[in-house]
Amino acid sequence: MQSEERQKRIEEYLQKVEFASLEELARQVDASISTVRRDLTQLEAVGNLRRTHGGARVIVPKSDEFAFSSRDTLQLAEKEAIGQACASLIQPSQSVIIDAGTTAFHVARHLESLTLQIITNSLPVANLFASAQRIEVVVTGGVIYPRLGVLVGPLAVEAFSKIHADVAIMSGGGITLEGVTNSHALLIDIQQAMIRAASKVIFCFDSTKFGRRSVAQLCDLSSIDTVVTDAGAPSDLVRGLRERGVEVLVAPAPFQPVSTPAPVPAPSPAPPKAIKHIPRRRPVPAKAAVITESPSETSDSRMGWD
Amino acid sequence: MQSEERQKRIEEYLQKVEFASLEELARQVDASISTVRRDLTQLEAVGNLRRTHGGARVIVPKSDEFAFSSRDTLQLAEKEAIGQACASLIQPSQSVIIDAGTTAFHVARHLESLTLQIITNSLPVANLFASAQRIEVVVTGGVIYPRLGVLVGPLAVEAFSKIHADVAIMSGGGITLEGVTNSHALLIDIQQAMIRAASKVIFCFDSTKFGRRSVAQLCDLSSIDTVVTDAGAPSDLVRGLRERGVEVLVAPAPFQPVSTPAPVPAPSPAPPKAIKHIPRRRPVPAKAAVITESPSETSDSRMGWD
DNA sequence: AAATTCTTGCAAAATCTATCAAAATCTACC
DNA sequence: GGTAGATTTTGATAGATTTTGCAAGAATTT
Repeated sequence: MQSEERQKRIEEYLQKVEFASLEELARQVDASISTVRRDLTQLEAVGNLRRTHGGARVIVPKSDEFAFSSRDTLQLAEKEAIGQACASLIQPSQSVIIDAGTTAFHVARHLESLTLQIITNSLPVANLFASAQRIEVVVTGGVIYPRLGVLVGPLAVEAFSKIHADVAIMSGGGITLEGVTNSHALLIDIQQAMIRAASKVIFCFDSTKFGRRSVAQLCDLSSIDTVVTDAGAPSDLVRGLRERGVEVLVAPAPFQPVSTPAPVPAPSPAPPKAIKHIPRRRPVPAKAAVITESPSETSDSRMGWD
Repeated sequence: MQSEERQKRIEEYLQKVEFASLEELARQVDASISTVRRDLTQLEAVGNLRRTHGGARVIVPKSDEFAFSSRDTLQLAEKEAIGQACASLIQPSQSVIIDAGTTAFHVARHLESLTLQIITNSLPVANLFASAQRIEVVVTGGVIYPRLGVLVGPLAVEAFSKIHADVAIMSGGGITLEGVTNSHALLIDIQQAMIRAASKVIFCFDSTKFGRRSVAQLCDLSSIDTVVTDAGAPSDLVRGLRERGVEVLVAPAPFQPVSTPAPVPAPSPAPPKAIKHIPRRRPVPAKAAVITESPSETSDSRMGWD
């Protein structure tokens, strides 16, 4: 059987069963486990499925909830740390605007125990608080942007232009010393309305957003009061932000030292506590075979804030 | 089984039962307690559920379990039948307002396969369509009424006053020949706005609502084009409605005749389908009586439309 | 105080990555 | 048309890594 045919059959089979083990797939296409492994690596690079331990799964099971509230979230540990740190900035009884986007969602998860008024255009955030008695949730109107559950459009902008809040918890696609950028004009309008509506503006960025520039300018640094990020943020940019009057809160590193692109020479083999094996970040499987596509667009080219 | 598949099955199982013990989950996915523990920790970090002592529970009961969920399984079969019947009245490409409330929700579930524009103030309905590519969903703004996920307040009323739709699918607390009643002033305002916004008004009532009168008047019969109900509806009332120009569609009885002791010989021919629909221009519904009641906040005084 | 339940550490099992040699396929040249 | 050599694909294997189940001690609920 040709490799093309094999891969196609793998995809089709997965489409039917949603999950499959390597052994199952190998039997299905009558090839060895190794071969199936390689096929899966290629197919994943193209973006049609996702490998898991011991097998693979389709990327968009039609039954799944909002894309980001499930396991696809990138930088999960970092975002959790950011969420916790950012939540500590919020006082009880404040009114809080919460942006859509994964990072802001993780902040919201840490606010459940407080007594607050929440204003949001994110359906997942709204769901999160829907049954919390102590929190009043105002949902802006709007049209649902599929799969992300963001409410967009004039109704949303209008809603924010009519209210006022103590704090806005925002996220974005990238931050540089020139300001914040995000990827979609629809979002920009709404986010600018959020910023105008809030007395204090807090932006949450995981460290990969630093130095990145997305398509559309959202605001410049003067609009921002505080930035919350994780320990991986480049220190020169952090310093630059502080020099320009932006308060920067760096969340402590999560438990496992994941993805520390910084040098970390560690010449002395200092035994890290009593830990047996030191998990290291494995490199992105950039080694894919003959594929000539632009690499960066794998798996995550949706609206770009995660 | 792969860990991803296992986690997904845990989530699905939890969605069904709302709570589950570790042992129960371990049996369900055929893994050890330890493994389930680890899975739960991960799933909680992602945000889809919450651990408890000895087990886990869902955070956001998906779709129909918004609180009216686990409620009366009795009427469920009837509501399903009503949902199906009512959905058959909807044409592709129409714009449809969907009321909050269990009955309307069940109608919504039967609309997923159509290509429509949906306007709703119900969070459960919004969630239902959130990832449906073929359906555009407009969510009105508003404050979340806890446990039911209805968006209430001026934002919601305003949103409906600015739009127009082909059909409104409504539910209410009770229907008599004097009109429709519902239990809460906040709802009344919004529902009246819905009725004004729609060209055709369809009310869905399970048969227990017939002859019942709730606290507040919502509208009179002249505002209604069609009523959809189940086979248990009292025939005199059904006849009365028809005499007053309301089209009545009776959904066939569900498979197993629950709680319908009467064999219902049905000697009266009255083929409901054959009735000619006479849409009339209706006056703007008179302002409803202002309810000054303080609806006892007991756990059971939920908004009353089921 | 008793009984669960949770956390932590650890070793066994399963799986992944990287590598290599054999098989299959392609290319160039006669 | 056919064949030797180069290239790609395949299957297998070894070592690294992750996952899993278990058990002891800590923390909790009753």
